Amino acid sequence: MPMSCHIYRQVPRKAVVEKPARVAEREARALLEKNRSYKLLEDSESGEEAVGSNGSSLQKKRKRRKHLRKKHQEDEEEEEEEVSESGKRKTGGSKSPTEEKPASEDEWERTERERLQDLEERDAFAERVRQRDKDRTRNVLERSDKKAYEEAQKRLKMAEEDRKAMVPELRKKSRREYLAKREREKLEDLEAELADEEVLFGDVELSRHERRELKYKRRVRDLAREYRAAGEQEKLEATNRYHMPKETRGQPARAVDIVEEESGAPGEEQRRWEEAQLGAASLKFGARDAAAQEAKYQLVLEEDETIEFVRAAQLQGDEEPSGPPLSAQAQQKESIQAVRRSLPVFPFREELLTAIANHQVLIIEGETGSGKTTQIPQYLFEEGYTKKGMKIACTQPRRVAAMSVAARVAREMGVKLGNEVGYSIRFEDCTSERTVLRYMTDGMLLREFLSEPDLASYSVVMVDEAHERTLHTDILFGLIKDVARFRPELKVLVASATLDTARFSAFFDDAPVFRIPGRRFPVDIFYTKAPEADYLEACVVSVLQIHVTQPPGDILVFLTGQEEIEAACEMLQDRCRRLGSKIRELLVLPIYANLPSDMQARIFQPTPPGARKVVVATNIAETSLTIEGIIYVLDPGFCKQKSYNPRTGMESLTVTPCSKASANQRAGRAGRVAAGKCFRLYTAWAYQHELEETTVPEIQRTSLGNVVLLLKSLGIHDLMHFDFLDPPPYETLLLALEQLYALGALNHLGELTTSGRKMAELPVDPMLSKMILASEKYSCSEEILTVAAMLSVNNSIFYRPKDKVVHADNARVNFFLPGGDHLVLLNVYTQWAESGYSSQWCYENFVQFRSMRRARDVREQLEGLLERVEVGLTSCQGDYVRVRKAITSGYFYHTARLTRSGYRTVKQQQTVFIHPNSSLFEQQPRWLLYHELVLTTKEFMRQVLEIESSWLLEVAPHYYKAKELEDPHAKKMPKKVGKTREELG
DNA sequence: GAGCACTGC
Repeated sequence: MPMSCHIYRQVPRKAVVEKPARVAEREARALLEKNRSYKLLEDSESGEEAVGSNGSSLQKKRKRRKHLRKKHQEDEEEEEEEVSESGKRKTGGSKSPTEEKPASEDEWERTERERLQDLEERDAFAERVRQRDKDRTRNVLERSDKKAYEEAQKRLKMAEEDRKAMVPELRKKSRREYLAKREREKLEDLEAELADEEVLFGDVELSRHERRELKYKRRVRDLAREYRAAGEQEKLEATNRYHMPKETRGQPARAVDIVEEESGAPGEEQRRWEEAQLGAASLKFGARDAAAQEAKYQLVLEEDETIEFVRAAQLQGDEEPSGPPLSAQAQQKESIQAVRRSLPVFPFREELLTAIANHQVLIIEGETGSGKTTQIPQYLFEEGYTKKGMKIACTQPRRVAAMSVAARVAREMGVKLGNEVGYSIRFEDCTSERTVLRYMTDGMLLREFLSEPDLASYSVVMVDEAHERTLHTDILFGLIKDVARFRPELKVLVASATLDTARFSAFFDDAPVFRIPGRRFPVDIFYTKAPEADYLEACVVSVLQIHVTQPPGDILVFLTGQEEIEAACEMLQDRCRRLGSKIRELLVLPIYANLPSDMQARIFQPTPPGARKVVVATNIAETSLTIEGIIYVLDPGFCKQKSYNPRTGMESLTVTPCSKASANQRAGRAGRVAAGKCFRLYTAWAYQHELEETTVPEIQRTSLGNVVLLLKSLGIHDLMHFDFLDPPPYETLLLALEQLYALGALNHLGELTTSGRKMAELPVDPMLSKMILASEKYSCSEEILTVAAMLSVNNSIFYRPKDKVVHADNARVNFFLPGGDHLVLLNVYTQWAESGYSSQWCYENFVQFRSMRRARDVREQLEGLLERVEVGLTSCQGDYVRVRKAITSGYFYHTARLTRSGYRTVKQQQTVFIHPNSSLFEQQPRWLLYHELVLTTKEFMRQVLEIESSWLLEVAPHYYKAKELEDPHAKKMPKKVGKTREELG
């Protein structure tokens, strides 16, 4: 069953046309549905034995239907056991078929009527939302004068800021040139350095022979360079075309091979040899020189062991190492058009446009720096793809990227940002009715499907950075592929780095691949000779090795997390202190997402002359930010990765070896300003045999609650057969469906309910949005919004610097309120708001200002959406029981009770623990609810709230039965521990 | 008594 029918059915025009016949059609459909479900019941009953434990998903689904259907007829007391169980136990559960009572026909009629009424209401709600959106657009049009003024002001401000930004930019450019020059002279530098060492350490052993050797090597390299310049030209010509996948089918690596083969025409062997020689020349502590060099290291490094690296490969660069970057030259001409023409994509303009005209879907393969993101949408604009009010969308995985790229394109086109060119990200919509080039985050385009399921106002959709495989891009693929089928005039561009283009092509029905060369300097890759046991120690030693032996250029080290980074920085600083003036100055700078902004900014300050900067970073430096001047990359080969266990609903963050793709991305960071080097702290063998080819896509290691809700609200019912590029685990989808059913977002037929449609409007997890909707009933939406906003900034509220641990912990305890962590969060936010959202207040209370500001943004957005989902703003005026009950309405799925052997989750009977940072850590209430379950050293519940078991029956009677909530051990419990604290509220 | 990579709506 093609998915397109589902989406197409959601297109507004059609819904309006259908309206008169609606009721009749509904009734007919209801009857059909009813008949069908009865038949299904019989089917699955008789087919029971045939469906083994590994029955097809279709069969499972039918069983599920039957199951849900059956449940409806049974006593309510029996229900929840079934819901909480996944496919496996269903067989057991239905083995004893309670008689299918036709006696309950009335009951069935009633629920059926309710269901239909709910669907009606849901559609009416969706229509109202649509109408409101339309009104809002009209308002914008009316207010266009005011808006234009505001935009002009905004633009003026930006222009000024641009000018300000220009100076450091120019400084950067000149520094780039300087570094390129330095690179050219690296052997001279080496000589100078050797001379330095001679003076410093008085070692006379630096022989003439050694210098003669260097001079010889330099000559060899000059020859090699000339040769490469010629070879480069040839390569450019060779890649100057796009190819159809048919030519390469079954040979996925072919694209790369072509470049290799064709660039290596005559003299290839000699070139390789010369390159090897060149490698040896720049190899300061490789295996070959090891013996000669060792003595000197020991003088500096004190350590007996230094790490041996072997140069094993080179990441091909497209940029001639000796030439300064073209863009720098062009910049001097101060001509934007010249810059545009200088980009690698420019020569391909016509060919590219022809290819786009001829094919609906085109995969564009190009490295960063090829100009594809900024230029292609402009080409399309120039070619007339935005006529008749049509728009071009270009998606980015990150907000900053969408913003900065849009700003640059606006500048290149000489228009105000927000007019013809705009961007659209969460909390910030810088577009107007005139906007035709729209840069946006991928999640934003996904949200647009809710209001415009066929993307009717877009003529082109370009999904950029597709290789990153974010959750949102992956979902977009499925939806766009579907939309493209019934909108043949829609053009789809998928832009990716060299990785995986064959797979994208295959997914989009063998779409052609268009290759654009990038602009990057070559990077030499070095591996260790033997595996390193302690990679942190190895990192520190290697950094010092590089510092002492290598020409200028900053170092970037990739570690897994804050703790490691802090440790490494400490060790480095310690060693530097001990070495004192024996080595040149080494600036050690940490960077990770949770580092306060002012500390983060330090890594962008230029390195003082004579010193060297070493940036110790998490994965944040792999894609999210680029640091100028990095020549050396040190890669231990690990990263922290989230994984999700759908059985327990538990996520964990574990240190795992990174993928080859990730390793290459890291290496590429060394080749952005000049030829660089990447030192990998593992062996070449490990790279070849132990690393995965690519990182597991996010969609396969995360919970999918809101994705399922979104797809359901787009009318996609059959999720098991949705066209995923890489399908998520079956269990993950099943758990998401079950949770949505329990939350009342889906009815027993798996259809979206009114409540579910509302939940889909809120950009938060289903349980959180359920909690927000429930706040209406308990008249505490003000408080609940705050709690929701605070929960959605990830545990980064409290700042805990190492040197002030005691103060920080005290400050945190001061916020504690009886009842639990949710109320503590509410308390923090309220006090902050009372301080006038002060940053000083944050500083004094060891609260992270950035997180609070984010919480405020989220809260404001949710407040706006509350009106959209027709929930009024009300406050409980300090009656926290109502707040806690509203939270329970969303999180009744996440409950735990205290037993004699500690906490157990109510449904899965899994042993869990209160996180030590929780305000309830020492209180151990009998019943509690948790926001999330994480596996670190133990299974911890993070953000817990004390509840009363009776509330569970109140908020989720369909999910809990009274018997289940009785406490058999109640009387045996010690008196103080686990006492329900009624006086709290 | 633990210790949370990175995004995004």
